[in-house]
Amino acid sequence: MEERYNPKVVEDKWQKIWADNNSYQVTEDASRKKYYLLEMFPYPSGKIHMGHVRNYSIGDVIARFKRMQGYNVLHPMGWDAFGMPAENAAIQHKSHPAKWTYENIAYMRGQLKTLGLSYDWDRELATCDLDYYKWEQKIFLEMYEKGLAYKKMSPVNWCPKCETVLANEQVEDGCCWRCDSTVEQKELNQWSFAITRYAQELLDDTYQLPGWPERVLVMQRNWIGRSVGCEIDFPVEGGMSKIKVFTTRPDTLFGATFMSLAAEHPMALQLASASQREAVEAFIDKVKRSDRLKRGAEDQEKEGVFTGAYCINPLTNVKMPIFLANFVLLEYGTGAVMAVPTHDQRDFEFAKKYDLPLKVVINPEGETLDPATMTEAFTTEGVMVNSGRFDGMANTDAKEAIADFLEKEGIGKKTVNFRLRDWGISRQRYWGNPIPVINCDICGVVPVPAKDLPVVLPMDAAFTGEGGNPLAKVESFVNCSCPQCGGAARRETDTMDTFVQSSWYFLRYCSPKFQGGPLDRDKVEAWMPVDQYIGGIEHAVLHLLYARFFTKVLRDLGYCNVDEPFKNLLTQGMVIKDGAKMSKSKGNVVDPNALIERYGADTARLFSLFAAPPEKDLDWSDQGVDGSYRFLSRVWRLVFEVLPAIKNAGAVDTAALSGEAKNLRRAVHKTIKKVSEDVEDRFHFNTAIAAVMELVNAIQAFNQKAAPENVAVVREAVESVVRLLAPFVPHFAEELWSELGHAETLDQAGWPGYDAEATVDEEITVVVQVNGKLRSKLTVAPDIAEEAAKAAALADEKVQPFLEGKSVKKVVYVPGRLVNIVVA
RNA sequence: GCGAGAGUGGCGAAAUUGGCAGACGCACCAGACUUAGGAUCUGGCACCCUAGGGUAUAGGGGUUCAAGUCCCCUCUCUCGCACCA
Repeated sequence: MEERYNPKVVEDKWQKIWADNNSYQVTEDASRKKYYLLEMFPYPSGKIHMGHVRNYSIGDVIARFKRMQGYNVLHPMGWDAFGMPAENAAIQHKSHPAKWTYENIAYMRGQLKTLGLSYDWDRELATCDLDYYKWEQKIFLEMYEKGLAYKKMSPVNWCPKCETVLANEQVEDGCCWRCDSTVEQKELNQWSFAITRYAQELLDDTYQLPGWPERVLVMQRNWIGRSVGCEIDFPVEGGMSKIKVFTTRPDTLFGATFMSLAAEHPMALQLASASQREAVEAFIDKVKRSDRLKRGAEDQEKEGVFTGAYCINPLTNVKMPIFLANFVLLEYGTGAVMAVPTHDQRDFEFAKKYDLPLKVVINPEGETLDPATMTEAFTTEGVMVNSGRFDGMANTDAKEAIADFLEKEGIGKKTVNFRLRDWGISRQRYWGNPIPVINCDICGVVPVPAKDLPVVLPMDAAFTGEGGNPLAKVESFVNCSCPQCGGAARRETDTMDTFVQSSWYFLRYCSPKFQGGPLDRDKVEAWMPVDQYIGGIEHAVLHLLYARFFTKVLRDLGYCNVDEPFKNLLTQGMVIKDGAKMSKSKGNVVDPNALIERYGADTARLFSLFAAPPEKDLDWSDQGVDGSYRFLSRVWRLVFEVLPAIKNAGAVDTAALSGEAKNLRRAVHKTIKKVSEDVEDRFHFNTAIAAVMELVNAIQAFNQKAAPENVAVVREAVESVVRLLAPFVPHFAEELWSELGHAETLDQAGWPGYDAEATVDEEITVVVQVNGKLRSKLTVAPDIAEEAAKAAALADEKVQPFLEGKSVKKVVYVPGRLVNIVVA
């Protein structure tokens, strides 16, 4: 190897060695502690972007660090390969989604390999492989048997551009998460997973995940949206029917003066009186037509219509007019709300607009509210009034008391309501996992029998772009016979949401080639849970909630014994350039290929790790990349410069060390300690790299006054630099390590330990403050006695002027740090 | 509106337990060398001021011998939820 740093040569060499030796292939090994490190697998969109480079660089540092520490590290990679873009590309290029996808995978795999990432490529999988999705069909059918997968007619989110259904989690601000089109509402017969059955456990377990960022947990808790309250029945006047409401405020029941129903409420039309019928129909029509986006906005004017019907307040027996209101949501609670205008702001505004009665049932402590003069609802805590036997109670106590009373009287019952809805997984698209059922006119929905699995996605679909699901037009796929009655039947043409595949891929990585089922239980037990998961914050509710749900389902189906899939989660920040997220439209994209071509993968990795801590956004700077490259070149030169002198250096003779050499050795061991802690405890790679840079500076400074008898110290210093850099810039470090005369690789050499004794300072700096202001610094022995330190501080000549004419009130001593003299 | 997080030099950032604010790097300035380079090395680099100081971590107040760090108020930004009964 030459003395000039040539990343291309170095990187090609080591990538070949790693590939030839299968260096990162792992098998279960009971003798070592396991570490399962996973980055969210990419969608094969065509080529990798800087976000990938950052994500996978972060992961690779941890993988290599843990490996050097002696862990048996599982570090797999694969492809989230089903999805819309492949289908769109097929239409555009008159090709096939499979071709596009597998070509992209091949190209992107090559790109990842040029980054020198330490994956066990033997475990690679793509979710569009038959060998993957066939097992998912088996899981689906088992979920179907348990009622966890079901089909029903329901209102769904429909993306007109993607021509498919979206789950609630996939609608952002009323728009499609992928293409940003405005989402419409449609009534469709579609498949769902009963994630709501796991709502409570999914919520509870967020409190068992200390290794997750709090904000992700909070987002999941909000999404699950548990609220405790009551269901209460209100009899409709002059009829047998009842309206059921959900409320978290049973304490306000005596103040309920009218009723609000969602426009889509099933009773809406039948309640309408003859005279109101026209108005009610017009209102329902208007609400249905108003788009979801606007309807959700809080500043939307509250509107409603009187149905002409009344119900009875079960506690006061007062007649309550029944309204339809645009702010009541059918999906939440029972789609009906008891309106308490005095204690709910929405009801207050509604009552004012339609001139409905107000009745105060809670007063603020020591005050009396007058409905005639109220300008807003009173929603905080207070004392019960106008509520019969509950008068005088704190309203917080009355919640419980009234709820108990309602239960006793059979009027209502305590319930828990969740905001979480079941996960709609039907997608009216071709490039996905076919839902393995058959629709028979006689037998209804019939699951595909185990012997007929898998349902293979047919390759002869046509991608015309003319709308509709291409799969539904493949006659040979659609037409089949009913497994139950044998009659002619039609195969289901909906495919599964691609988030289904990403909900269990981390489990499949434990036994990616297993043919006995989706998962090899022993292997899963050996590797799971994922010790460290790394990915973008954008999946805080989507993928990360689905994956938790799926893990629990697979546990309950007997496939594994894991409750939570990801022990620790790191959400890395975005890559920003010129103040905006990198995107084609902004023209601020940095192409990883060009970067690697010019500087090498190690520089690209180093910069993306050095510029910011992983969880923060990273501000890309071309000049910063130059700086990282310069640093590596400097280390390279340093090694070759000292190589002839240190080649035959022996071990450091610690007893004989003194002066600068001893200081250098102290710096070496302090750096090892700091880098180990920064990487291990905090993932603060930026400060770890900064510490190595400082050490390099120290070695260079030392070298300028190099004394030949200190070659052993220099060798130790240089070798430590190389070893500490190994997780960050692996090709670079391996090359220098071998140049330094080592036959074993850095992985085999392991992570350096430090000599605690060598880190002990001979002298320390004690800061002297007067009234908290820095006035002097003392250089003293580390074990200086308190009195000696104080005396030295008081006697210091820089301190003296500040003491003149004043009296010393107090002297504070913080051992080894400072003396603060308080004067007045 | 509610919830979470953030605000530190020209820039990216450090400061781990309340104890020297600005490590490390970028940019910039000066110098050295020169086969003139997007090279390397040396030094400087928060602000104000002549030394000695003084002032600075969004703004204001507080606790403390001591506050970027803890408490209260205000402002700004980012993210999430958003009429959830």
